[in-house]
Amino acid sequence: MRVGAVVLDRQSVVPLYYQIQQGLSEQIRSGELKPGALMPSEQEIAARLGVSRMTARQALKSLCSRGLAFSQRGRGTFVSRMKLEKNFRQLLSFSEEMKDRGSQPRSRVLAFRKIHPGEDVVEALHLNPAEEVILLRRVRMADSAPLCVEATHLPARLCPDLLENFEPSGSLYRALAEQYGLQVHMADEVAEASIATEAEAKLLRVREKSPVFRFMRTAYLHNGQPIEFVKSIYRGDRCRVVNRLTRQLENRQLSSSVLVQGGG
Amino acid sequence: MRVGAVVLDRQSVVPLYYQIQQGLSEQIRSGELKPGALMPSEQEIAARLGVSRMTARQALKSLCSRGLAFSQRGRGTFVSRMKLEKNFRQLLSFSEEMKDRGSQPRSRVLAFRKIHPGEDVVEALHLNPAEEVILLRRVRMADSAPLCVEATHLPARLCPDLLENFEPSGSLYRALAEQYGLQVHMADEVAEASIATEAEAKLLRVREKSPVFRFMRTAYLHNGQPIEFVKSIYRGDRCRVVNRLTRQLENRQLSSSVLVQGGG
DNA sequence: CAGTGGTCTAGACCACTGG
DNA sequence: CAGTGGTCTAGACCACTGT
Repeated sequence: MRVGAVVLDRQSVVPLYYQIQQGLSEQIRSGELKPGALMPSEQEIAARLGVSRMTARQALKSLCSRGLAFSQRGRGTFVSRMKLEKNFRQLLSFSEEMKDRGSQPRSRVLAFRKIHPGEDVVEALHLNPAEEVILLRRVRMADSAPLCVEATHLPARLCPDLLENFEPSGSLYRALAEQYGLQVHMADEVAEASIATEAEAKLLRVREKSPVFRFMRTAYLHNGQPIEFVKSIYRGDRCRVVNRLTRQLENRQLSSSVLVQGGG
Repeated sequence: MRVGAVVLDRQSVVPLYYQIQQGLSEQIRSGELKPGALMPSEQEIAARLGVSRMTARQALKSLCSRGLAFSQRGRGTFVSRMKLEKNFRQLLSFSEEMKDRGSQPRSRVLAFRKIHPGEDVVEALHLNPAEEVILLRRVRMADSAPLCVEATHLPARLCPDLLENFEPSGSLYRALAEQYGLQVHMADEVAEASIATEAEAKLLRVREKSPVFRFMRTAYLHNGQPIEFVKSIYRGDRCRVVNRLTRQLENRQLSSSVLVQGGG
């Protein structure tokens, strides 16, 4: 627990707590801080790095919220024993996800045009009745073999002239961010287990009735505005869905243990 | 934004920030604070409730981390426009999940005994070579129709005498907590899209080759110790997997925008 | 310009853990 | 008992937003 190894740059625009957190997470990644090990305490970090305890605390808390560590009152903060990997999913665009996997993403565009959306799209994107959307339908490939068929719907109002400005084989999320300042923040996703129709099987180059995932994903901006609705069909033999679930007792058992005592 | 409506009990063991957070989230739930509305600022909460700004801030931050609100520097904190529902998944036991859905959970026990585990179980639970596990295999039913077949593996070392102490149609998570003090904290889950084998189809009362989900789930205690490994097969026609994905730019684009400037 | 959230300080008291 | 994390205070400076 060589806190001293962390070097702070007080002139930097990077917050101190973030520099500390980066330093500690680097020591975890390098194995200098091993799983289960006691991390430096808040007071130790504060003293050795010359920051206030609240700043040290903020660094440790952000490590905890990222799953790299866990705290126990009266004992200390420990490095998590969890297999870390990049297992648990983030909201990534297809291109980003393929890069993370070390695969080469490619696309074949089936459609890219303005349409009048169906009811499911209107509801998911909170559209006005007559509002139009931009439809982008692509076969997505990883390492030259089809992985999924994806139909993306965007409110035309939020990205005017996208049809002219966007090269549909590229990264949509990057285009949205760079050309329209639209930052995707989170998404709700529904997955179903199903089997491929004849048409889908052809596009995915699998036998009819092969197992597939069907996804419906609604992505939101930071303020909750829906920005994208995607329906996609993934080959069951080429992908698995990995999730990390947490048990937030906040409003479940907590209400019957701690909270009841105070009448909160 | 009637902050005054929140009443604090300073004698309570419930932290002030938690009381404030509860009050605000109640106002959101009741519609008093509408989606998109500006929430009371940190300073306003601090002034009106007579707490420090850091405490007010902690309340607002926890609302943000729960997805009920979002903050914008220089503008304020706003109520999220996200459809809240209970959509996004927590780590729940089968019994808990059925209750949340308003269904009646039932189980048919197929096996409940000590076994020598296979390699996948040994690896998932970080077992020593000759260590034994308790296997609990059940058909899980919701409203009298089969929903899944579930095989749970627990390290026998961590819950001795479970075979005698546990009524295998009940809630395992509750038994682990109450009888052994083992609190499940999080889990990693892998889902595959597949089709039912003949034997599975029989147990699930579906046709052979019907679409199913195959799950493998490893649950962990707070300290990262694996406590449970579950393989389950869910009927594709009776369940969907709902997830909420977030985009944590922390180590992605942030490094090319903010962080680079300071040489962090 | 005034108001906002983001960061930071230097203290404080508490409940809890371990020896 | 000393050390830990959990909570809380009363200030501070900053960058950013709107007008």
